[in-house]
Amino acid sequence: MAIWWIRRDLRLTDNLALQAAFEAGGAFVPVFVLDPTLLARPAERRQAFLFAGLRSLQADLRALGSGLVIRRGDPVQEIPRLAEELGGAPVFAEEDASPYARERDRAVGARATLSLLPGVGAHAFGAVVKNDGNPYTVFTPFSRAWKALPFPSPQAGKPLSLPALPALASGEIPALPAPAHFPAGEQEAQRRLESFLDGPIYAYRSQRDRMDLEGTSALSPYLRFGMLSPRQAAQAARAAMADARDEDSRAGAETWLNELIWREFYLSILWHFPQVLSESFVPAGKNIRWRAAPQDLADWQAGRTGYPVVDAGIRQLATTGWMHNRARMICASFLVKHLLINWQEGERWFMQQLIDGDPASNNGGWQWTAGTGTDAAPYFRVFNPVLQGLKFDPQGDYVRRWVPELAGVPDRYIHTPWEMPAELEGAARCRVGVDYPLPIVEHNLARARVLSVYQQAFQR
DNA sequence: TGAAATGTTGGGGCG
DNA sequence: ACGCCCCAACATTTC
Repeated sequence: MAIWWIRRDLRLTDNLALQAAFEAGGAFVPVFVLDPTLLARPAERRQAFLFAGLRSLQADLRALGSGLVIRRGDPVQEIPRLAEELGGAPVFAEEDASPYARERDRAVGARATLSLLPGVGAHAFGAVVKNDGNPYTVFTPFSRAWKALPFPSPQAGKPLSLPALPALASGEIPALPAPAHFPAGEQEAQRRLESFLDGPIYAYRSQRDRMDLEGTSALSPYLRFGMLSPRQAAQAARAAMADARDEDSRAGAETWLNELIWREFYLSILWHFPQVLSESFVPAGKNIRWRAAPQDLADWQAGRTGYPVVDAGIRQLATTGWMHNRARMICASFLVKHLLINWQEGERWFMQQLIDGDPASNNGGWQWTAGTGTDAAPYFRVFNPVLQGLKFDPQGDYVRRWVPELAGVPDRYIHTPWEMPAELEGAARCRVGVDYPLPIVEHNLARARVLSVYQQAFQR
């Protein structure tokens, strides 16, 4: 008898921990531990998605003749206790990259026979390193090395049946309303992957930045909880590159593969440099004199900055638990550069709101935007939210969808409502400064301010 | 995976 | 016909 300890690998296909548990003893117990430390974190929507995913996994396990054991408590106590109940059962789980997970797994490993298998990334953490064994800190060479490794091949198919579950105490999966925009589960992930492969992947290079279109895969929540195997995703990207009918389509699939590799780059960064979770990666980043501006932070969090694309992004997040990647960059840049608020405030806020919130990608993205991270944007790169809107939401459809008070504003002013002549406000049914806020900071002033503060930090 | 400022070029209006 | 100037378009550099 073995234990498959489920954490962020909620799938039956291409799951090395499940497979190892199966091969170890024939019979095995799938268990999920509700960890009060993790559940205490304010991230209700992500937890709701997790719970819905567990219910889906439970149904899949039952359909195959097995089941899911739920335990509540500190895994460092609960997993060795369950192993003991089963007469010293070996435990198999997927390795994770966060400092909390690594310390937890070390402690469990000291009290039970724990084997960790790769799977959060297509390649194991630490597998993509330089010849001298040191980690990469720049994306491009990392991606070259990633692609030079033998391509990770997923296991085909899922088990047709599983060994019956022995009688064991099991708790309930907590009830929370399931996220409406992201139905959880492995089947849903497969369905979404298929529909992305059916067309959008080939237009991905040119469409992925368009916030008004559905040009991205929106698979991040499923990758976050392993409802989709990253090996399968990478394999699918490569197959699409081979199937593409022209260079543009091939480049679309390759661009998507690169996004998957970005995800693994940041997993690798977190694995090798766990301190990024508490401080700037580059030393100069610690010199930035951030503003303490609780009202500005509150306006940003409420989607009331007066810049339409910024507010649209924040409200898409508030409504769905997900945000378009381009909007993430714009919103993050606005908080860090225009408002000069510490990126860690934004990082924390995103982790509370995002269904796909993962410390590695989230931290990597924020430090990239702030110019404090690995392979980060140059510090003097300041997004102009108006130009970003004109470029990536040309008709303003994205803004109108998420900021309904601007729905009647004509195209010409949709990204600059403060410039709308007063006589148009009636027809637009929007009084700027009343129904929708004036910009909380003027772009040119904010730009000059952040350039000066960053210059002090980086050139001293 | 920017944007703004500054520099360069060349067509065309005009004296 | 020629040179001067304006300025859009594009390129480069700077933040």
